[in-house]
Amino acid sequence: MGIGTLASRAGCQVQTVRYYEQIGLLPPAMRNAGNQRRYDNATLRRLTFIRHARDFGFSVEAVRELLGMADHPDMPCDHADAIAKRHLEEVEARIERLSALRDELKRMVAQCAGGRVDECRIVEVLSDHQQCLHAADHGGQQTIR
Amino acid sequence: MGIGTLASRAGCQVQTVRYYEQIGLLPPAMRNAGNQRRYDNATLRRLTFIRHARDFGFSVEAVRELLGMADHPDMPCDHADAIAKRHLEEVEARIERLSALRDELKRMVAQCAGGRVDECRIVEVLSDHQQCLHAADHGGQQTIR
DNA sequence: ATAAAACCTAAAGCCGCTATAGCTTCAAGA
DNA sequence: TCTTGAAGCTATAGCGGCTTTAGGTTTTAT
Repeated sequence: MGIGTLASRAGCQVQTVRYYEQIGLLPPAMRNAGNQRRYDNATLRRLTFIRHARDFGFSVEAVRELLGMADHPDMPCDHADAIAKRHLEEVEARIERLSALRDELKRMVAQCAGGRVDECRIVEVLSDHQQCLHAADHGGQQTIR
Repeated sequence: MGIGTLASRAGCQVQTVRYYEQIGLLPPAMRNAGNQRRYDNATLRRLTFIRHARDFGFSVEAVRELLGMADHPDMPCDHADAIAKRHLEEVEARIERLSALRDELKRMVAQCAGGRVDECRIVEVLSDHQQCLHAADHGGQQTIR
């Protein structure tokens, strides 16, 4: 099949397929006489795996490792387990930080009386030197799509 | 004060201050005889405002608008309120998506028996053609720091 | 006087794609 | 067979919000 068919079957864009080839998640594709990429079902399965893993929020580097493991079915799966657990922890940490943020925002919005800017609780909170959040989300691969 | 003092008082990096000047969040700084930036307390307050707003997860564009409003204390604060409310909604949506993701990950991890890769539930779920998440997080300014 | 620390500019890198520009090849209909 | 439009190709730039690097200048402390 061509790259368009592959992409639509895997649920991603054509450029994304080329990008994955470029960064080595997919092997260099076979080409037809006119230099266009041709794919088999094995590549479709690989791409589907990649997309699922990305949908789960795994980073490209994690996907690379998971792919490496999927390629060796006879090996123990401890490492896959560890990667998934670590990712779960990161997601949970992110949820916690965002929840704290949500609470602060809620309080802020609730206290805005809707008058002039100089009476506005929103602007006030942001101006306040004392206020500190430290809700640091040093987000890694947070674009979960 | 110099840029280092300013940055440390506002709790950010020196380069970030220069970056904010470059994108127009901070006005072009005064310079001393040796071309080094000098700041007053008004700029420190402005930078602190910016950092707080960023800590709250507001995008730079939103911060730009909020700053514009903070500069006009006599205007009505409807728009500040609207920006904050919209941001709150986005944060809540993000939490929901991440929570769904967390549940999926938990299930996945719980089902891994710790054997070989070809029996591993983690690899299996990712390989499965049927599985779909659609937990799309088309994250805007999600790096909350 | 000297050395270390802080400062300067300009440009590239990060992540994971997405979009653009300017071409070539393919497939279907007349 | 010819034509047209869709799909494909490569290379490069752009997104957000900084961070890092390179290579230089100025300030500050001893």
